Amino acid sequence: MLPRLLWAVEFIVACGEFVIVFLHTISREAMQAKWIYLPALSCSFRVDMVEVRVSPSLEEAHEELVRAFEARKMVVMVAECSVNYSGRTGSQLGNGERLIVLKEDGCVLVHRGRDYQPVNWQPSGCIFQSQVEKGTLVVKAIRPTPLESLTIVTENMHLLASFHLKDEAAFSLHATEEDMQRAILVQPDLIEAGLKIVDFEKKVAPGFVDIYALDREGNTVVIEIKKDPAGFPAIKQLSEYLKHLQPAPGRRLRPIIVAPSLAKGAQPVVAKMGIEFKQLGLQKAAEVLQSHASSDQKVLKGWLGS
Amino acid sequence: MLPRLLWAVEFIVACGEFVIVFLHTISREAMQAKWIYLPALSCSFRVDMVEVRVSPSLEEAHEELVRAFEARKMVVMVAECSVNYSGRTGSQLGNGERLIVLKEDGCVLVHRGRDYQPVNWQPSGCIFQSQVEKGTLVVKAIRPTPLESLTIVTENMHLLASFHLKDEAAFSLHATEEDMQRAILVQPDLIEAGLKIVDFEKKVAPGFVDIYALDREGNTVVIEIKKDPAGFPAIKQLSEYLKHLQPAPGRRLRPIIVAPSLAKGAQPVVAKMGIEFKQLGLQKAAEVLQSHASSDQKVLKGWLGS
DNA sequence: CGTGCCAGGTGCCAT
DNA sequence: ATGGCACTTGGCACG
Repeated sequence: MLPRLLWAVEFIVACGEFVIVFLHTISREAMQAKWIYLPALSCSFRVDMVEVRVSPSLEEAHEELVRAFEARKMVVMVAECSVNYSGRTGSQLGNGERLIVLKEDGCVLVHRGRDYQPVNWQPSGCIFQSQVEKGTLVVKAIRPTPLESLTIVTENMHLLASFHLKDEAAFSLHATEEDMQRAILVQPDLIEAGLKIVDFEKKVAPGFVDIYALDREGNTVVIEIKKDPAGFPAIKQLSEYLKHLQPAPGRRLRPIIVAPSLAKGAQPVVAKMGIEFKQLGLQKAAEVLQSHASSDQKVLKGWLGS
Repeated sequence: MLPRLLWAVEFIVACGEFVIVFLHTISREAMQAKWIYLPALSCSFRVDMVEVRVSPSLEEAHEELVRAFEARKMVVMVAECSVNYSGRTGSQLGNGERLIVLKEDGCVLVHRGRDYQPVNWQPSGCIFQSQVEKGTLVVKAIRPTPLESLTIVTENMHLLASFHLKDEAAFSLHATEEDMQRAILVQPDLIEAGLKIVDFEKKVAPGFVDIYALDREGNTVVIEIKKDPAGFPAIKQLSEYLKHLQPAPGRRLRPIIVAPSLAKGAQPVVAKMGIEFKQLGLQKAAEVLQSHASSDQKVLKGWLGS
């Protein structure tokens, strides 16, 4: 067993099927360091999954960072640092402890103790650099277009972990505005019986009409879909489209807003402008898509082909 | 020294001024566990900063999570998990390895190996729960309003770190749209000589006019500021305001868009609608504010007081 | 590449 | 709480 108080753990690293512990002697007279190799205990534990260093020196951290960048591993750091951003605008953040994440696709997150949003970040596609400079570790993330750079100057590293996340799973988000559109496409009578879809995402001067259709009497139906309660922006958007559309001769133009509800003051305006409102929520749209699970593929393929 | 191959490190914990290493014997016949207490090496290293567990059992992870929640510590996990979200909409994410962050203010981030954005998250103000259930660790983050819940089911925990981030530093972001507004307020001749500011963030029916002023001939100037190239949305916004404003008798209404540039098709529309365009970028605005560093305080105070 | 639009947008501040 | 709006918005689709 370890002679108590004589050795201190410098850091612990998982490597292959071994756990490596790096120890320092405490005695100042005979300072020496040792690596100890220990076999991993559990078979269910992928011991090479996470490489962890507790309170590494900045030189060690730098070396590990370079290795991680080359191996395209994700890096998580808990460090005392200051952060500087320069690009589309610029920002400065004084010294303090933060959680820093560098991902394999070249994005960066700098998180403080609070808030959902990172205080500083860089989107995917950055080039990472690490260097030790005047007793600090300087990590840079440079994004080529638009040119912007994030500089993290670390004085003190508390934790450095690097690893590769194995993650092939699919992510599915239920019920988006696009789902509402698809629900109407596969089942137009959600709006009214006899509706014939003519087009969707139809380009008109100011933008794109969500759905463009004909009712059973040949009137042109223009549908604007909102997943949230529809307010003035939706009304304005729809009315802009109307200016650039006209019905068949002798027919009417029927603007319809499809949304779970109308925003507070919107009802009178909608009425005044001759816009119809059809209630449809995400839930219902999801159910419709579910029930058409097999057939909607065909329908959408048909639309895409046309 | 440690007899090689006889002991394996289960996890390492920083606690007070000691580093605690938990060891298992490898020999199956005489399986036993030991805690070893080692004094921390470096004085500059706040050894109680980060508590780390490499590959803890789910029960241990649960206990540590509960402690961290109670102590309002930040938690970082690398774990194999599946994630379920239900609330404003819903989502499902199958099994895979992810980085999970729980912050002291009750927000959650679930990050995959790529992408700037978290695949799942929860904003601040959530209540955290942890329980071990049928061989899995279930962590829930529930947000009361709007009611939504995030459920993380972990099968395998690779790393669990908990800590409190000491971070009092100020964050300053340079050159925002607000800075452009302030630059014009302290130096109205950025727009044109003789301009007199009357009001800003003036409420009109559809929203707020950025800056409301009079030119030297008494015409009413209505300014809409954009920090990015101004497109049709900016034009629409400004033209909406115009409908609800009128100049002094015998004077004109002069709508002006202030932006670094005009979006491609916007120029003819701006011309046709009688909107003026004045080029101003974030850079220039920042310089102006810099040069007025001392005096702008007074000016802004004046505005705030009025 | 720019332009337009959606997002479980988030965040800030107003009524 | 709801509304209006900026944000280093990010992200996707499309000319």
